[in-house]
Amino acid sequence: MKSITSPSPVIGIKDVARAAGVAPATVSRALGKGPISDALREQVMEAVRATGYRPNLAARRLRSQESGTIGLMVADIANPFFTGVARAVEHAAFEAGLRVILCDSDRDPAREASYLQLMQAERVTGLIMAPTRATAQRLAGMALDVPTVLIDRAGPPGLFDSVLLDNAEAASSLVDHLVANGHTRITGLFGETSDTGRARAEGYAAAMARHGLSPDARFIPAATPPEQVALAALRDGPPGALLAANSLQLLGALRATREAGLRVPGDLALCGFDNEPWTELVEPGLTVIEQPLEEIGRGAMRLLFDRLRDPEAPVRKVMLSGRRVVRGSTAAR
Amino acid sequence: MKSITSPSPVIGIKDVARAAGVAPATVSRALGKGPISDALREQVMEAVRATGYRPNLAARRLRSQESGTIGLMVADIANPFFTGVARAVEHAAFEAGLRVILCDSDRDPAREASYLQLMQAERVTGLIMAPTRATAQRLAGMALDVPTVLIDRAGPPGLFDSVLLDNAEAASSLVDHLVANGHTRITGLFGETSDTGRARAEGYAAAMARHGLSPDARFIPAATPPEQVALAALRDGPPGALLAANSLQLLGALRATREAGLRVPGDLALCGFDNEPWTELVEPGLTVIEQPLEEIGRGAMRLLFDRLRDPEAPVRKVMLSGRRVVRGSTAAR
DNA sequence: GCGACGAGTGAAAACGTTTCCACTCATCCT
DNA sequence: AGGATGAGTGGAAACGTTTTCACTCGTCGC
Repeated sequence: MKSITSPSPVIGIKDVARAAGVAPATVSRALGKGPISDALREQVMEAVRATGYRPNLAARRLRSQESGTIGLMVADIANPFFTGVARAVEHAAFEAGLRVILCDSDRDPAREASYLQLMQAERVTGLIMAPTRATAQRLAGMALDVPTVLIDRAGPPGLFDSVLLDNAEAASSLVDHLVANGHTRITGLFGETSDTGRARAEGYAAAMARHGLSPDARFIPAATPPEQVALAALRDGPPGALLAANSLQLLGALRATREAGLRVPGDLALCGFDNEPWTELVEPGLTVIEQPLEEIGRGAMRLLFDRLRDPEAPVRKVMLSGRRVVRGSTAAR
Repeated sequence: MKSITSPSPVIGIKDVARAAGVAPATVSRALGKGPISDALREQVMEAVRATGYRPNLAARRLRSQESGTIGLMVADIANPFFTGVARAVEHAAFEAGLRVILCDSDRDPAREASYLQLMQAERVTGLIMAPTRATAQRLAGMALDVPTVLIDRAGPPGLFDSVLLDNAEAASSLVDHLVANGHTRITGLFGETSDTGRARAEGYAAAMARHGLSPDARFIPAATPPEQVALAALRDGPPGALLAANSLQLLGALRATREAGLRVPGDLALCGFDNEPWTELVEPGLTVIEQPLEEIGRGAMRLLFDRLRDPEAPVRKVMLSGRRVVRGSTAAR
């Protein structure tokens, strides 16, 4: 009860100008980068402090035609992969003096489309997005007039800058590791609806072929629990090793092994993607590919800035290598 | 190479008006809620479709004086607690047709202050934030003129709407559970810098007193790894049980038990907060308090809307109960 | 049948900035 | 010494909407 409903005297640049005894234009220049004498600048700053002035960003954006905002659209903010990337993007944006609008598409193409409209209306400076497979394909014909960087998936070839894990290489590397440890019957578990899953499946298949082994790739349909598919694979005569294409699937696979009463790595070797804290803490620790989340986020921002600087530069696709973290779940038999 | 650098003919409401053969005001009304005949509305909509018009939100906001945006400030977006809440907030906002600006304060009061300035400049409709302890205290004197809801911490009493877990009750409940399972020597691990940690410590102390047991609360300083404090506690003559105040500390505690060569629950019972997927998968599963993340996020939005509807309504503090999930780590001895 | 009324529409003002333009001086060059 | 130069400043236009205001009708009540 210190102050009843303040009269909320929203103060604008004119009020500051009056307080400082200068023209509004001068205040604007003092706050921005226009030419101004040091004396006046200080005078204005003092007035700003005295009045408690806060610039109206909407007005600023309207006039200057720059939003100073970037859109970040992810498929699921609760997924640690996206969280890590989001964190990096947010930090990079803060350092560059940009705002971030968070869009969680929830893997729903309708939401995705809706958010894309919003980003256009918002006149965002740039957009960083992880499109679903459906949207990624439609992206080519969408005439997005916003500088866009794709993460996690590359989208239509040659149209968008992108930064992503070298999924094929990473999957291959896991297969190589399993083979080196004496495994030959290796089943792969991949998301049917994601490009990332496809890429990892290809890497898996290529590596299997290279080793002269016959692949057994299982694809998990959209709304199916990974655990179910994993369990089915284990019951089809258990393979020697299981490779899961992301952390959710790895988690499902682990549950399945327990349900099936199999011992890791004795009965079954297990490995997958995403080095989440728990993968180290389960018994045995799980061998995984760690994705450089920070680098992906920062890299996306860097690509975006470069694109803004030179809209005509050739499209770049940055592939980062994952780090293979070997733990007990793939110990040699 | 379908279209070389389009001339980027940014089309405005006037262009649509011309295309539809009406006045700009009419277009605005067709898009908004102004009175307009069905015939003209359809005519305008057709023109909008034909021209591919996207409203300029900056202009709209400037004129209408509503940002349609809410700010969400969290201490660390990589923390699953905040991620879960953020997800709920984002979804609620989407349904209400609002944008979300994501601010990750990184537990840095300076960043927090900077972001608060930004929110004011942005003229956000409302703000949902999890302040650090430092900022929470300063909040009283800050003259935030934005409707604000606090989450995770309550802040200065009676000033802000808030929604949070009933931390004391939850901690008590864990103690009760441990006692019921025959434990008497129970050590608590709490974050020194967080209000949440304090509240949980109080609940712990109260419950211990109620059972006539002597408490042993350890506080983890700001930059110290929880594992280190946990290890120290274990070496001071191992207690019968360890209670950790959040998931990071629980993780540290688990690592410490392994390093100390203690078996759970044989040598030491273990429990804590946050029902993350991995707490079920480690051997044995960990007993935890599950926080209703979705409810916290949705609840914060609801409080915010209510506050916007009636700025004079009394301040509300919503306390939600956690759900105790009992697993093997606290099995009776 | 006539005045009041209300719904629907267009013209123009307004929102709070930045930026263009014109202007004033002090300074520099020859 | 005199004109050109350029930095610093103020006035006013401009950004793209929404909203106010005035106006035109068709309709209703009497």
